[in-house]
Amino acid sequence: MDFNKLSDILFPRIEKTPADYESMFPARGIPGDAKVTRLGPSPTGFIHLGNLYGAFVDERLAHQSGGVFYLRIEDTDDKRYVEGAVDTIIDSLDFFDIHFDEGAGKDGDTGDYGPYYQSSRGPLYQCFVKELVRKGLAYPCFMTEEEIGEIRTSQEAGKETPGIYGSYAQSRGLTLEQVQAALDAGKSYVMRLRSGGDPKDPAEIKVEDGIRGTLTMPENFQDVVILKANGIPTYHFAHACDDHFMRTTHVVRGEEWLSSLPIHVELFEKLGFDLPIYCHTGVLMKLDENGNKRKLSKRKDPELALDFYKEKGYHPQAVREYLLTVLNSNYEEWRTANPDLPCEDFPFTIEKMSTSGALFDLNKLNDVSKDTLVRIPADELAGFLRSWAAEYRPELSDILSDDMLLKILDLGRDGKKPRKDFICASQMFDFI
RNA sequence: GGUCCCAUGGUCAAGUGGUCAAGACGCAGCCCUCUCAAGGCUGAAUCACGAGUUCGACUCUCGUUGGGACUACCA
Repeated sequence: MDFNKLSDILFPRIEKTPADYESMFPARGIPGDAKVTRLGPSPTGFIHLGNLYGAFVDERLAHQSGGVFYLRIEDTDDKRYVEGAVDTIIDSLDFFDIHFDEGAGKDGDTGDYGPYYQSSRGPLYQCFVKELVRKGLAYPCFMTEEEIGEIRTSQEAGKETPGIYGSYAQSRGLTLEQVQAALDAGKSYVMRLRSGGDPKDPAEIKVEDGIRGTLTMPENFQDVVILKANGIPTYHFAHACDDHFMRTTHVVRGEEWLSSLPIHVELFEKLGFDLPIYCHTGVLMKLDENGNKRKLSKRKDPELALDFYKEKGYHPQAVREYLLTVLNSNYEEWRTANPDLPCEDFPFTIEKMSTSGALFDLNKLNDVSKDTLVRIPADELAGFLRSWAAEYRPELSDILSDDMLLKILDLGRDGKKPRKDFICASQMFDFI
């Protein structure tokens, strides 16, 4: 098989070489210990507490080290796009005082490592798929959905690992002529990785996780899809290319990604990229009706939506403080010792992060909130209340004068033992 | 089913072979107080289970159980 020829047949329009991209996106000119992190939401417009949790880690890691925190929109699934989602994401995080240094923005991209929408990075992805094909590490797969489905059912019946690998990867051995014929016939196809893993006896791989330490897993042996039939890359492939060329140093993501880590390891290796440092966080949990922990779900748990806190009128700073107590167990101790320092001064470390899913605790949030609000000057708080009321209780905002608001807020706040009545704006106004 | 992750009170957790097993939230009681919110004091409550290693295991190893994630041309 002439892989060079195959790659030209498949990607005739790709002119750039990997080396071109390497020089287009050189290493960032930042100090050696500075961290580059990113938030990579899919543009569904739904941003939840888990996103904020992760974003907070990213933001702290980058800004604490003098690095860069950027926003990349992972819109490789065209079915999911929701209009205006990017603005929502930026605004929501902005409300909680999390700001991006570069990446997708409300008025277009900023930064030298773009474009920051995966949907605009097609040529780059294709260049690297082409390169893999040239090296015999990727191939077009013409199997139909039905064929794959049949293989799966037979695999399940035979208690084998489902998937396309080894001898099940029927398109692996296609000749150039067969590929050409299938192409001429207008058959739809995906691009698959030709995995080097051994399905019968997968080798053990070890990855150092920033939070969890050494992870041991079996190597990948699946010929995973890297380019879908529509030419758009899968998350796995886009992740490898993007985080390499955007020079991400730390990839913070939820533990649900743990099981696809072997795929990423093989992809980075085959592409010749250095692996970033992965930081797999625990997932926020909740106690269900039966007393079991379960992942917060956006349908059943209103407190998962960021808007929940906004509507309730929790001060963003309170939510930040709460998240920090969940994020780093030694934060509360630090806060007690340094009641007046901004929380940015806290030396956040990934090593101190919990590996198991933390349970969301509204009681704790309320308590943290009381303490936080007491530290915020009355006039600032009045401004917060006013803008909150304007949005959620317009009928009230006329009744209260600034003067009155200030007086109410100032009640008993002085002295060594300030009053701590207030938790959130809605509660305050209910009271009034 | 397979693979991987996780396991200290109701919750968040400290702890890395020898501790009376921190601390915080919540809960109960008492004190302070005109009332409430705070604050102070006190209390109930935890190492999932079973083997092993060891003079000694919450800590190390192996099993078991339980919970979770993944197992897509979704991220």
